[in-house]
Amino acid sequence: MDTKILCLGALTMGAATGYEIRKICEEGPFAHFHASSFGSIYPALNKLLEEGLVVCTQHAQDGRPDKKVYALTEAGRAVFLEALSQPLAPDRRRSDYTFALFFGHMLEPGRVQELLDSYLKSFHTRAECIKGVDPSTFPPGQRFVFGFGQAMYHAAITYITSHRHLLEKEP
Amino acid sequence: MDTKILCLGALTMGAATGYEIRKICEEGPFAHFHASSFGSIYPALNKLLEEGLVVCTQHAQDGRPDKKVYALTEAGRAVFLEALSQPLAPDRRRSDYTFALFFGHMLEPGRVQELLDSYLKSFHTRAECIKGVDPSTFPPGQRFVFGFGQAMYHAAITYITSHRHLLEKEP
DNA sequence: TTGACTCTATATCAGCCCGATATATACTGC
DNA sequence: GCAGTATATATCGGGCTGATATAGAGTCAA
Repeated sequence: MDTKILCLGALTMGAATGYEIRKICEEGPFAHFHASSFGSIYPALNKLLEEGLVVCTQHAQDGRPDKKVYALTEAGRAVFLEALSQPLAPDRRRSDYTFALFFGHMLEPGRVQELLDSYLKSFHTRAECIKGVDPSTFPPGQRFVFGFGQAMYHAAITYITSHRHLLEKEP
Repeated sequence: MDTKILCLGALTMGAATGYEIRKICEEGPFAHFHASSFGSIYPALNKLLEEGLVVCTQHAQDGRPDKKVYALTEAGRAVFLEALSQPLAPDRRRSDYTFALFFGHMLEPGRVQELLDSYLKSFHTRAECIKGVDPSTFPPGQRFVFGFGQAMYHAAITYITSHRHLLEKEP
């Protein structure tokens, strides 16, 4: 799933600008399982345009760059569905926090506590972020995925809270 | 945490070849939170050697390339600890499965089932993989991290099993 | 009111990473 | 005897990340 497919997916939910797609990827739903930023989104949209998988209508704005609103074409929708029917790559996770905690015995106790606290906080923030959306209007796939995210964040919070003593020595 | 720091971390557990470090990253403990492959490990080791953060002893072998065993220097250990005391990047997850399920309503029912089944299977496989190690001899950080991985995999399995009906229509 | 900050909106670029590919031999199982 | 796997190295193209650049409008506290 490269950024092109990601953009096509975002556009199945309605026409959008590159800026809006980035918001979906960095703060919106995709942030939880497929983050992506400007550096890959804009080039991807240009390639999709060349390939005829999206169309672009420019809206002039005063004092700002033209707003370029992208929309899916029939060919684009077909390519997207085709991609979803191909074999998928396994999940990948990159966690510097887990990496650092793995070497917990080499760190100062204060640092370990700091890491655990801010790691917990990051999961709380993400869980809050999902809680804020009302799922009742969403298609089942999206409901399933939001619930999945929340279940994972809660599991992380529960585990860390109940096992952090393994890493923290009592004074 | 780039691949260089990853390699230094692997080498704190003892001297190793690039091949062995790759095994730690792709099949061993790091696979669960910081996968990395040949393409980044070998260049990283060369850079570390240039910078004097590791040393390398070559062992001739018949019929195979020389085995290059890398070991941490004092400077390397210092750089590693320094990296762990810096602010850490937030966790990143990349899940094509979750992405595809997000669009579940656009897929054929058979495909959705297929995705759910193989997604479940992937979590079972990973959980098995952790279960196979005996944690009693490990430092607390490693025990914590293994337990964390297992908790997350179990949470995923539990959620998918109990919520897959949201995506599957009864025939 | 002024300065700092954030938001909308575009785009590029260096450096890093991923997956595939190449090379060579030995062992293991059918 | 042959296919597949394991050991062991390394490179390379294409893709991605995070930083940087540009520019005006709105927001908010000192």
